[in-house]
Amino acid sequence: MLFLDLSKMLEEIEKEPSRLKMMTLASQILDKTNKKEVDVLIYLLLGQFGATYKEIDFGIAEKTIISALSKATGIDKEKINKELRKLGDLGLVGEQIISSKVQKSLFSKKLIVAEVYSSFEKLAKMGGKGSIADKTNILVQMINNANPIEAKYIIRIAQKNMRLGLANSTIIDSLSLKFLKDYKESNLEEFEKLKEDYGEDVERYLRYKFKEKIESKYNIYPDLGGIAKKLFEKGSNGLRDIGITPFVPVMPALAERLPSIGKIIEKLGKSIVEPKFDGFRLQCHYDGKEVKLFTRNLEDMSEIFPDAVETIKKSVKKYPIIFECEAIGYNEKEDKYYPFQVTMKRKRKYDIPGVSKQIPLRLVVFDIMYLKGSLIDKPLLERKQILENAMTPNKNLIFPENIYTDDVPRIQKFFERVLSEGNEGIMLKDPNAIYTAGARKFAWVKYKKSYSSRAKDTLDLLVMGYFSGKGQRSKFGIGALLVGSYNEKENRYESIAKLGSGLTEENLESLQKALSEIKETEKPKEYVSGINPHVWVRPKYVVEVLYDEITKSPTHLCAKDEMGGLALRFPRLIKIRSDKNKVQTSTTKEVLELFKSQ
DNA sequence: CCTGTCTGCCC
DNA sequence: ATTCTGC
DNA sequence: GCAGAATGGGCAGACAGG
Repeated sequence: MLFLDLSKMLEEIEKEPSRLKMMTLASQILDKTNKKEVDVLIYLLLGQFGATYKEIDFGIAEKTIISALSKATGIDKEKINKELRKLGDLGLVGEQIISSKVQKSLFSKKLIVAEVYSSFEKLAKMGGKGSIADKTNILVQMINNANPIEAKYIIRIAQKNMRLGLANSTIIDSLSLKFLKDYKESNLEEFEKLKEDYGEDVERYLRYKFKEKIESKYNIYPDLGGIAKKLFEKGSNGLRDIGITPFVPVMPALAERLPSIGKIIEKLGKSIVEPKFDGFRLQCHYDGKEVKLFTRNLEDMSEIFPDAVETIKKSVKKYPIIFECEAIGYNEKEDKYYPFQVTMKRKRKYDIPGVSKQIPLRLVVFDIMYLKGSLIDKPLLERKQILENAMTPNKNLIFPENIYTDDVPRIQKFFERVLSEGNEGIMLKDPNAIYTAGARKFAWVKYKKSYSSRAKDTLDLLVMGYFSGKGQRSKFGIGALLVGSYNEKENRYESIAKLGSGLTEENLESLQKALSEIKETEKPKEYVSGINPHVWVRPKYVVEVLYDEITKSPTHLCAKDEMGGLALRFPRLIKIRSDKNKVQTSTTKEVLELFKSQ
């Protein structure tokens, strides 16, 4: 397939707001391809390189692409940056620059989809001294051979962000549409029966069923390219032999959230309540010999946690097995878990033995998906039982404490105790629910302090400046704010977070109006900040900000004299406080006190 | 050899 | 991670 | 409610460049 043809079809998808129509358009792309290149095509649609669980990374992103674009077009980087701030998408910037350039060279060759893909594969493999320059050159070459539309998508592929408005689920939809006929023929009996019940809607219903089928396969074999290939090779029968397999990770089940324990119990009824630990989620595979560990995003971490591997070999008695745990740094002397920032240090390539000793991991094992066969369709209670019979707990591997109840005050007490022990919150789980691989369902609901309207902490922070936005936000010229606290002693404002979550279009619009009036060309003298926003503004507006935690920061300078810098974990906007003025900004002293009281 | 910038991936 | 938006 | 796309802090590692 010519890359130009693909690009034109991608543009159609991009313009289309209705997901149903996107599905149809995507299935039309599938009609134009074959079993040899369909996997590559699917990966490109997803802006992903290879199966979800063994994706390749490029080692280049925005800055390097800007260099490449500059080198390819002769336009200096500052100009490109300016355009980026205006358009909010490097792909669009590339498209615009290429189209305004004089005629494309007559000798430029036509880009082929498979070749574009393999160029990126080649680029990904490069490393070592001079490799950034080499990678840049590959990009330059592709851009030089590209039409404006092609350039747009090459740049977006390089960024692994296609901005098509279509992703996994819609692609699965399009596969189900394409192979519907095939599925119908191999399920003829079922089809006839359904016809009686559904009449005209039978096609749509059948497609839905087929979609569910593909989705359920994807959730235990997270490789859409591979699945598409099987469909192209063997039709709907191609999925038959896909089953849950040790060493192929399962898409992790995700938790929903609700704002109060009462609401959760209303929804779930009597629940299993466990602490929510603040570490890495690890999916563990073991066949009696080898152990593999996958993160929440299915990254292979087996080499990184040798102590966890040993723990599993020592403790797990039954296999082949796939189970799930939270891995947290554990302070043996004080019998306490380390905060997340400390556990994070374990995610490393060098000095693994040294840091393992310093920050040993404890595995808190909470679920099981496989033991000599799939368990994901078994109810949680049953899974828990199987799990507890499969391994022997010890100081490095435990089962979480839990209560089984619908007594809200009792859960509240549990929650408070668990928080005081340094945990993030609690998980409430429906005892009868299956393991909802790949889905955020009300089988599990998480509850943290910051979700509660009563107990949450907020700060009133000063807007010090703002950053231009990407995509949808570029039309407002604002993607995030730089916010800070007021230091009374020094009479200055100290940055504490960037704030980009929680901004509605309405917020953005009013901020745009308000902030454009108070722009400053230089950083105001009374500001202290480790990072520079695209635009500084005079001290005037205050916003109410919710967060989960105050952390010691290497980038923000709140309380820099006392603590070397503090920042907010998971900051989000609650409200623009048009009723407050800069005098009412939360002070650094208050922040310090909140930090110490955590 | 040191430092700053960029990137990817944890949450 | 959290949150908003269009369907 | 789903699916997709905005956005956060902060850690380690790879490179570039002085």
